Amino acid sequence: MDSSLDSIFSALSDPTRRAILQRLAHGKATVAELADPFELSQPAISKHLKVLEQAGLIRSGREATSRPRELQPDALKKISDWIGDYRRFWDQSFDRLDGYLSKVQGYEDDKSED
Amino acid sequence: MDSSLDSIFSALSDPTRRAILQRLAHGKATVAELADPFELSQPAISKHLKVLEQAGLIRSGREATSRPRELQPDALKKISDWIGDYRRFWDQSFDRLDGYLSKVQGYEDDKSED
DNA sequence: CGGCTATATAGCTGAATGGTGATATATGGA
DNA sequence: TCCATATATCACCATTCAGCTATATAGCCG
Repeated sequence: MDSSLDSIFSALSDPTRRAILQRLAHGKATVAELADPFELSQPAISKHLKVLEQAGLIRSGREATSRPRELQPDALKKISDWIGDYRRFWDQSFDRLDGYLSKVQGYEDDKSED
Repeated sequence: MDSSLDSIFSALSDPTRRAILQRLAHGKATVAELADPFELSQPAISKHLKVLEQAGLIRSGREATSRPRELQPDALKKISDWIGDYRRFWDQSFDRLDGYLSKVQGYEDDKSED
């Protein structure tokens, strides 16, 4: 498991993987259920799930012979927090520049990831 | 210019590019200024900037012989909105599941990107 | 136990990515 | 006009990635 900003953003850059997350927003699902909407092979889906899991976006359980997946919100929260630092650039309620520069010190800030 | 969720997330998956964005959060900067903190070649930085620009995360101007870059918040807002759909999974104030399923209809939702 | 079902892993391939040094282009100033 | 400076582009290489088919593993059920 990595769960760095690198791997989270990378995992989210694929539309198949985002679609899988959207499906999981409805609740737990088996690999077969997750694969169903796509014209991809089963191993391709398993690979996507592995990427999502290693990024910390989902986790897998065990139920008889199936291994249902479910959302794990921590990773999404993490990038949400990252984006939060930039919210002032588009959000009116964050539009006061004053006092902002004291919070963001430089490009080194980004290194504070796990 | 692409500016799809694919290209935005993909652009953000590189730590050098996120560091560049962080630097640009302080304000406009030239390519030389952006390249300075890194041990990468100038062409490498230009390539990163191209990726960021094609994702719609930054834009370039012209000032004498330099081409200063600046943040373009639209793309960040776009993924912030995307993440917003999942906020209920970690945010207490969004913890009421009721009425949520009427908003998220399925994986096809994700196709509503430009 | 033996086989069926669900899923994972292995090994391969082609395309994309990130880096390099060399070179091209554009603009302001002497 | 010609040069210096700033930046972009070219051609190349190594690595990563997304897909495939074939095969292996794990757990339930007869």
